[in-house]
Amino acid sequence: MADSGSTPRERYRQQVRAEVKKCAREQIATAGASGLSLNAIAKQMGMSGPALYRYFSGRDELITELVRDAYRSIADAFAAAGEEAGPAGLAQVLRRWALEDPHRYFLVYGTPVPGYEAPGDITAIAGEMMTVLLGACATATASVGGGPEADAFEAHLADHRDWAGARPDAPPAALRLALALWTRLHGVLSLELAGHFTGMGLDPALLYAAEVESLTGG
Amino acid sequence: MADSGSTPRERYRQQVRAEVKKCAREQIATAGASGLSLNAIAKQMGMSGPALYRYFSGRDELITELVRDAYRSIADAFAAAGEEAGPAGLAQVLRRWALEDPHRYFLVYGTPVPGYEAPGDITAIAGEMMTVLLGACATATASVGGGPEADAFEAHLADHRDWAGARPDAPPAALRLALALWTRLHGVLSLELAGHFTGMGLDPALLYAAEVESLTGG
DNA sequence: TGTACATCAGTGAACGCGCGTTCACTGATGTAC
DNA sequence: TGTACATCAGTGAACGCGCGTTCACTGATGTAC
Repeated sequence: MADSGSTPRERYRQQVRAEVKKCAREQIATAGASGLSLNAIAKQMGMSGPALYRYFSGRDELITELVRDAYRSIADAFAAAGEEAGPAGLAQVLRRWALEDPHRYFLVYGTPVPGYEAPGDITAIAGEMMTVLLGACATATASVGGGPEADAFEAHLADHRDWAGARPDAPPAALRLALALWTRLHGVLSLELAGHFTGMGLDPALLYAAEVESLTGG
Repeated sequence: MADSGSTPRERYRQQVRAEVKKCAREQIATAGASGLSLNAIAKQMGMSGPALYRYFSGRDELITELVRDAYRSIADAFAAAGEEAGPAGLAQVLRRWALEDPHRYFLVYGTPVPGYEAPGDITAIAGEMMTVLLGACATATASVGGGPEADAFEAHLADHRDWAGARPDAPPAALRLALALWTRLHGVLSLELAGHFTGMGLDPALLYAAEVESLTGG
């Protein structure tokens, strides 16, 4: 837990920063990320608007920080579960993380802001997550299915495995499995969280489980 | 093409409405849907702000109309292709539609606006699309794969097929196939359009094709 | 322990801006006789 | 064909609002001797 900078002032500073972010998350849950307002946050905290500039250089830095936290939390959840959790285990970690705070999910995987480019350290965090997933898939043997074309696709993956990060040795089947998990799970999750299953009467948990099943071979 | 209301005035009215929407789409492409401003649209059209209130009751109606148009365009694309196109054909229709205008895609499938509930006629359009997809799947025989659990899931689907709309007779396997297509394709598409494959060096078209392949059995 | 100084949190006023929306009005277009 | 009237597109001024951000300043907290 070692607070970086343990002077009382620094500790207080981190505490206020955390509270600002907490209010920001609440505000996003109410009005969406575009409705995030520094002044509104300040008012909710009982402070005056300009006070927040002691803690964030501006609105953009706050939003970037929220996005970074979101990536960080899912990457940490994956790391905590570990590769031993296996593909199916990580799939459940992902879903629990997404349902825990849907707005946080959309900070990461939602509609992109035109012109916004995530800082390098954020994409690096995304890479950490991928590495854990790949590790879990490397020890799994389930085939993803598909005909000879799928094999051709596996060859394409093998040719472009830069994204494999710390796992350049992963076999083509593992690359394919990790990628399929990632895209399929997000397919179900994003539709579920956006409410597109509402009124269909379907149980999203079952749909999700069926997707995991079909990839990890029960 | 029969313009509803063929008087010159009415024709002009529809023409201006269309131009307003065109400007709105451009603005969304530049600043995102949340940055849509009536005044900015008016300025771009060389008009004064309040003039737009002759054509739209306000900002909300304009946005709702854009969302409706987006749903309409994909439903029409599906209808034009027809059930004969088959699951693989409709998958290509979906991808072409999505790439044609990514912002339009996100109007339909992107981050939901907290508290916004789509009017009934819009969800009805979504239903039209599903009906065509189900029709295409009903005549396809490819199995989706998965073990006994998947069968249990098909039973669940059969028990909750209200969403099948005009196709309540579709066999469980068709329900499963349509749903899997819908979720998996959106998984790949949304990640692609949001730029999450950028820097991975992967060809999204191949990824998409591989998913279609695995579902329609080449 | 006490004093002098530096640091920093937070305030209140102010700036400039663009927003959605209303209102009373002008001027052009269409309609009825 | 011409005149009287109704319809409607578009304007400009105005309202109230909240935004992000800057600035000079007060007052409390911490530090150095």
